Amino acid sequence: MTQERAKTSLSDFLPFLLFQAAEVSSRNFQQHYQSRYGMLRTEWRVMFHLGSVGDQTAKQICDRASLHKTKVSRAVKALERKRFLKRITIEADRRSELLCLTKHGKTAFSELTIVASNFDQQLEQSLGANDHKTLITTLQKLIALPQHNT
Amino acid sequence: MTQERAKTSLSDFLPFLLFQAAEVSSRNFQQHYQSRYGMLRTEWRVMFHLGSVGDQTAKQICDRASLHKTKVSRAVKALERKRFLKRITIEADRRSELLCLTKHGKTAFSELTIVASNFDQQLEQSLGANDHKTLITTLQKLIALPQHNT
DNA sequence: TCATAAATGTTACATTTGTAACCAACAATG
DNA sequence: CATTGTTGGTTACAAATGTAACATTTATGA
Repeated sequence: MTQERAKTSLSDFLPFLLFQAAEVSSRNFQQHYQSRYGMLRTEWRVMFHLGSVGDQTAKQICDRASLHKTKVSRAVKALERKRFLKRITIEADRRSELLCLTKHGKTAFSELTIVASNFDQQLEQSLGANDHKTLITTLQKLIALPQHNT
Repeated sequence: MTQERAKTSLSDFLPFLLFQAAEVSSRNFQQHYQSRYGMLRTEWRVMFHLGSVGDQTAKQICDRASLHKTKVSRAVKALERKRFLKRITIEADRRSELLCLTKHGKTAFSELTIVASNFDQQLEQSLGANDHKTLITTLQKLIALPQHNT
């Protein structure tokens, strides 16, 4: 009876664990970008992306961050309104624009980056350097996986 | 200049990785409970919980699944409407009710459990049994962590 | 080159979610 | 016991999100 092998506990079902871990680990963070800069999660995500990867088009952000284009579109609009970023026309292809952090945006980014870094170090300490490292590489592996066609 | 040590790439920033991994790993799954049973993600989560842990009150589900009570409340209502679960009055304390999967609900649960199990096995294969196992235990550790007060 | 298709974003509308107010049942305190 | 507070759950309203239709620009190809 291999049926017994079937998952009857969700405590070790990966999608659930990942969801919970993501929740827990981002909840603390939220208050920083929210209370201090009035940003939403998606806005912070877009900003972090621009700040760390560099200027990009919306499309590129969508692809790299696994975010839907409407989400990005709205986040960009909000960030623009708050003067965190500006758009630059790309003459070669006028469908998309290059999104760049303003000085103000860069300031916010670097401040939040420091918080993020501290946070990460705390986590590293709690988990132990080894597990921390393994966790990261395993997650990267998981994300890069060709779509699991269940 | 230790500033260089600061995260300038988000590729290894845990909250982002977790979010993406959670997204990727649950997206496939979605189509199963959605197309076949018309369930939303939260509904599926509640059902899975009841199915694997056993009958529970809404409160218990909230706590164990890290879900907000309004989310659970609405999911329960929806599942009830679709005849996946029923409520049983608890005489000892009439504030809460015990939530139980109906026969119909149990059928759905066990079918979805099989899919989940296959999915998990695929993942285990892709990641390797070792990494898979480590990932799970590390995530559990992370979730159980006292709130990281950044 | 003209028509058609595809890519990039935006917007409108419906659905889902979060926050706060609320109700009912119970607990604790005077 | 009243009275006050707490807990479990629901609901109303506002905010965020997803889906689908749309506009605009670029690519394709007869």
